Amino acid sequence: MNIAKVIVDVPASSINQTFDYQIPKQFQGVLQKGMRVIVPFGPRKIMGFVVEFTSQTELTKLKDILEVLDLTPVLTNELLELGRWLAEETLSLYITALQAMLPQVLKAHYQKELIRLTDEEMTNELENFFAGRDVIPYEEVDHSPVSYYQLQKAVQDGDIAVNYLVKSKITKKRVTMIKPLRSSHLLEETLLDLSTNAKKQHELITFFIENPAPIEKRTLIHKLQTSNATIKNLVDKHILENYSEEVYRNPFDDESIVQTTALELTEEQEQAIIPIKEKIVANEHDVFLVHGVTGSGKTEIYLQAIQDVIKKGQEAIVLVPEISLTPQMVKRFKGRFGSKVAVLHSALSSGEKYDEWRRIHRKEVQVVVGARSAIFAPFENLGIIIIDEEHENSYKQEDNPRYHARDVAIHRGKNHQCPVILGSATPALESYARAQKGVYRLAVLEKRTNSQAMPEVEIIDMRKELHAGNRTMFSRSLKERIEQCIQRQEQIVLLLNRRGYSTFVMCRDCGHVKECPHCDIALTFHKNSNQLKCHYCSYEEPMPTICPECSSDLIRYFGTGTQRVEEALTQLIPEANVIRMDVDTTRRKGAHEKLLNQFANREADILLGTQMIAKGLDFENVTLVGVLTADSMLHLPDFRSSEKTFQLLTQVSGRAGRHELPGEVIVQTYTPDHYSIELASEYDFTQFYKKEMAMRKTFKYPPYVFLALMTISHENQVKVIQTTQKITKMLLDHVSDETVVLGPTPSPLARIKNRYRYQCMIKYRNEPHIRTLIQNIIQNFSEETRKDDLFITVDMQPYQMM
DNA sequence: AGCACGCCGACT
DNA sequence: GTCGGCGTGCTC
Repeated sequence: MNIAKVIVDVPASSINQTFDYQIPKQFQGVLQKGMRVIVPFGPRKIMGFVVEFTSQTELTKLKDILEVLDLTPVLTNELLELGRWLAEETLSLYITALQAMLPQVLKAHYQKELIRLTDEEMTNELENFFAGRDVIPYEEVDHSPVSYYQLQKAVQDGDIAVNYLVKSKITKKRVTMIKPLRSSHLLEETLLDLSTNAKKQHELITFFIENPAPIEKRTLIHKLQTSNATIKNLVDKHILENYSEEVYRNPFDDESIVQTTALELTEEQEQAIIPIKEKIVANEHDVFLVHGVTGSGKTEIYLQAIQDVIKKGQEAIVLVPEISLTPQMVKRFKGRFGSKVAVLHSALSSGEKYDEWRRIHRKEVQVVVGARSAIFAPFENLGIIIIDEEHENSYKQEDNPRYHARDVAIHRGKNHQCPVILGSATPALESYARAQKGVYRLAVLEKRTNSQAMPEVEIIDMRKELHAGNRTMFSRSLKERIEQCIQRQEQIVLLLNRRGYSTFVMCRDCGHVKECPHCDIALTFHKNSNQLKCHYCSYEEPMPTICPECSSDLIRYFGTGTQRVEEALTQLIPEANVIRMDVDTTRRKGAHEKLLNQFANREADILLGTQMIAKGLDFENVTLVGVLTADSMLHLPDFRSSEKTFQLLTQVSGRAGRHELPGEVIVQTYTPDHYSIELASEYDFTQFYKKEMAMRKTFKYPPYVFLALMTISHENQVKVIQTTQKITKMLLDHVSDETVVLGPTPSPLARIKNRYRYQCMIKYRNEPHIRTLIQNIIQNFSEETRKDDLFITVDMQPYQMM
């Protein structure tokens, strides 16, 4: 077994296979599956993953593995298998799947350098270029007058060599530590020798007599109110020692977390957790859908199930949507399980993510709380997987590998023979349908733990407001309630559902709308920079003062950005103190938390924001929730738009009256009789489920069919349409009669970055060879994809139709 | 992907 | 002879 099969870091379909390498003597026995290696590949050196060993090969000559990058495998056998499954399932490359399971810092970076080999005089250009140096970074060629031809010749003649480097950007954080170099009683003697003037040094030594353990320099300075100079003085006298130690970055302030213990469960919770616990004990896989209204105590069920798993010596993964992975949420898990918890989410720096990942990898934690990619946590003894708010779209990755964390969770649950829990107040239709069919076990929590009723929801017809002469975006009723609330010193959450709306610029005279010259989309106005920007290609131009079409000066921006709502709000209710939360105000690190803390401390009356405020927040003083534009995503080209509207309204309503104070909700809409809005206001999930399922059945959408979406893009519109047409036909020729193939249809975003985009949608029920078929079709166009800049992407379970 | 190699045409 | 610009084929 001295040959390693390696998946190399080259994301191309022609390289989507293992390559055999000889294992040199020094690595035999230490090299394991799942380790990263550096291998020669053609003229270069690249990173790869060892996925298998063998003693036989068809090739006559093998190259050697050059280096082994890891001491222990970064991927377990289970994850290697999972990667293969994931690649097949999502029609992506094995290497892409493997990379997706690891923190970004483990990705290799490639550099080249030129090395002078000859002592003899080279051409003038080359001598000037090297300027006496023996090694130069390759990029310098670009800024030098040396021609590629000259370089090529010098390399051929053996005067210069190209060296290929593989770099990793792993950085380990180090801190300076201070420790005494003498034992306590020797320190006491030292104290006697010290000049009486050296008060600070005296204090410092006294401190170490009492606390001889090493301490971080920063903490020491802070604690004793001393200085760097004082410490340095004692270090120079060899009384103290200065050394650096590797530490994990800890993005969370653990000290402020209060430990909690298991709460008494309600009868409902008890009923829900019993079958889960049974599966944990029996080491059996099963999927549970916990359908519990907001405030019904789902999290406590998770916590107690995890408790059992840890007791058994097993591990737990908890997935939480990106948006609700707030410090509040983290505290609940750290409060119960303390240092056994690692947290993974996108707001962490790549170094922090790596540190949290290493804590999992080294088995220093038993619980991971994280966003989508935490599903790949390298645990080897999983006892439970929990997906909270399982209906959330953020569990679907929107680039390759386009996986849904729910599917990965269930696959891993089978691998580890452990239960998977899906929890939500508004389950995805797919999940609920499976529970109805008996594929999943359903548990229902109908009561809130505080026995408070869900807040009353009032629907306001904004058309009537308009007819009554109210042109603001606040209905009279909402304005009144806000004012009452402020008077009672209670707080308000206002949700601006901005999806589908944006601040576009239109000429009031001729109706001309400023669009991006490279994409078929209106430009968005950014007030602080007075620029128009394209969200898809980052094109930017200054806001025009006159209309470019008709030269009218009545060109204005429209739409409802949070900024504008804030302005209008302070105009309408001047006494209101508003905190605005959107991408702009939360960009800086920690800004999110800071704003929420301010609101929790009642420094403002109103929290105004986009989607990000709808989920998981829990403020006891909030009694009014206002939804400014409930129907803004109802008209998007997406068969899930009703479902999303229902979910959002239900979620946001749960933000009011979570504690003693009763809450109320006001929903403003132009389509008050739409079933998703009506039924959300009555909290009638079952009725919504029935209605929506009927719709899905008539229009052939999931969960009645599976979807696959192929998107084809190219600079030439005719070519795209023709290619999409061909693909559609090829599909139709090979699928069963039941299967529907729609296309070519222009993508909802028909042009991005000067490329036209057309799509083809496949709706199928039973098509066992669909993946092979699509793969073959893509293979068929591989020439054109390579040479003619044609792009074909596939999404096997699209959530975004764009 | 990214690299070498080879062929072509342009320029000097 | 010196250059850049493609198209093609290969990577254990």
